[in-house]
Amino acid sequence: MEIKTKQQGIKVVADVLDIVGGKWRGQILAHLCDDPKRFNELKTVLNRITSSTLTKELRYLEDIKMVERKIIQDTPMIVEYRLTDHGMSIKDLIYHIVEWGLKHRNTVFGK
Amino acid sequence: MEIKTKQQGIKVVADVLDIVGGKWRGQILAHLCDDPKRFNELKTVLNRITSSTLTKELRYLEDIKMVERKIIQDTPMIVEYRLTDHGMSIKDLIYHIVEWGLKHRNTVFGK
DNA sequence: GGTTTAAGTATCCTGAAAACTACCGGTAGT
DNA sequence: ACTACCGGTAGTTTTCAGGATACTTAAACC
Repeated sequence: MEIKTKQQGIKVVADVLDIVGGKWRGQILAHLCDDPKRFNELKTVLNRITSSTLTKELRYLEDIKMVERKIIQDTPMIVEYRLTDHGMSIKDLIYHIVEWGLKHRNTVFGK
Repeated sequence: MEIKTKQQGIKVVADVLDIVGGKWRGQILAHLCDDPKRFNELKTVLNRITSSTLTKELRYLEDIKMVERKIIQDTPMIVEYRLTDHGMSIKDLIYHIVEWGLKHRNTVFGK
């Protein structure tokens, strides 16, 4: 699938920002870049997120095949979230985002 | 300024998504990548945005030095919005976003 | 038998973003 | 004289993502 018109490109931008945007999804993906994490690990590291919000965001990321939920053990229940193979591809994008973010910070606030 | 800890990196991601996220800012920047545009050109091409919202988003992008407002002529008033030199640097990021977006679309919806 | 841990659900509520509506001053066209 | 275009501003209303709070199931420790 190739990009033929400019409007299509802009649509793609809007779609990606929908995936990675919002208050939490970018952060969740960034945290999962390094290694799988359990529900409460994510909850701790994402300061002030509530269980219900975290659940909702993780379900969304599962639906779009970015994240896998894996039950490691029940009783006590242990669940692990990890990036799918496809999800891994977001690492590069996150790298580019950070790179630009640092450049921007220098430009706007000076060195 | 370098990035030392993971938390710092995640902060940068959140900051960038704050700039480029939301319903309109990414689209506005993407449209300005090619060439400067007038207020009503942007309004037409951004389907269903209102004047007040467009004004607000453009002011924000001006404040963070991404976009320049230039009065070309008054009576009839002609105003042009263009990326600043620094704003141009977002082009690469948008390119990477589109690239990943296309890959993602293929993965999730199949070819 | 009371508390703790893990991974959530269910329900209601709030605040900010965006939409809607109306308006402005000046100009050009019919 | 009337209408439309241009680039907005002002005030109000709607929407909905995310927050707050309480509850659940099942085992395990004290």
